[in-house]
Amino acid sequence: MGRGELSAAPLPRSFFDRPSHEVAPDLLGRVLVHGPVAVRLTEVEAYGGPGEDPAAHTYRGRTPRNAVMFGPPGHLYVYFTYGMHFCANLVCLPEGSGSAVLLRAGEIITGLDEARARRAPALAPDGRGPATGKAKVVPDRDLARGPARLAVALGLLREHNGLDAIWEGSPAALPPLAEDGTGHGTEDGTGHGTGHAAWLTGLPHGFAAVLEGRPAGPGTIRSGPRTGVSTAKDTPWRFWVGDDPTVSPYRVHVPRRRSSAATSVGEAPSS
DNA sequence: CCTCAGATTTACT
DNA sequence: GTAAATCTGAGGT
Repeated sequence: MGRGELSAAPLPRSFFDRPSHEVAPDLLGRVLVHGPVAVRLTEVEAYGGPGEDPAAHTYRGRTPRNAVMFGPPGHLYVYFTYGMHFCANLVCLPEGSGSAVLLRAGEIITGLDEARARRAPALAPDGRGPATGKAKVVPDRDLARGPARLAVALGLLREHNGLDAIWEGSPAALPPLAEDGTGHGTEDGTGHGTGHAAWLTGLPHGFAAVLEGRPAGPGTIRSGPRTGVSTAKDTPWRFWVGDDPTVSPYRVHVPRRRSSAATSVGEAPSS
């Protein structure tokens, strides 16, 4: 597929100084870099501020967990959920507002080997190999397909909560867009790894930046209800790139009954 | 392809 | 106590 060039120009902080539902669609096609891995965003969700969005972590005000969302725009809000997963957001609006955009999925642009290694299946407890015994491989299109997977692929953890994603140095300090493609771009399987440029491979580990990339065309942007939320189902603040294979499958929120909890009494099963 | 259930921390009722 | 901005492997269709 002939895709256009991706711009490595960093987005300014003012890009994020807007309501999250305006920033979110504009983030599609942009590139988030963290260390050696860069992801082209293909799916995001906007979350509003306190008192206005019942699905948002900030709905009931500031807590230790969501404090970063009340900070200045352009920072990463990384939270821990479901007891085992991290998810990453980019903070919007001025300090004190408490809104952000959840990063739900994307395509790995650089650092493919690093991302594959991070997403490789965990070994069995005895360390004798993959837990299943079969050497399963995560397809490249699934490396960052889903918010927790995206966080893993980018290496985003609790310690990166609050990390600034705005490049405030001189643009000249950014490495040149080397185009050698020798280290990356080895195709396999999916057929959509088109030898991406090896730009940014010289950037230091541990920093984050959002680059212009190649904004999704207005005609390719889709929107709908947010995934997995139990409230505000009529708010279409999930945005994704239509027909992109890295967009995660939509799932309606289904409250899960705890297995050990008492089952309901006198409830006839509805078939 | 699909649905089911388990893993397991955090915040709030 | 329990729902939550989730993922994964198992097993059925």
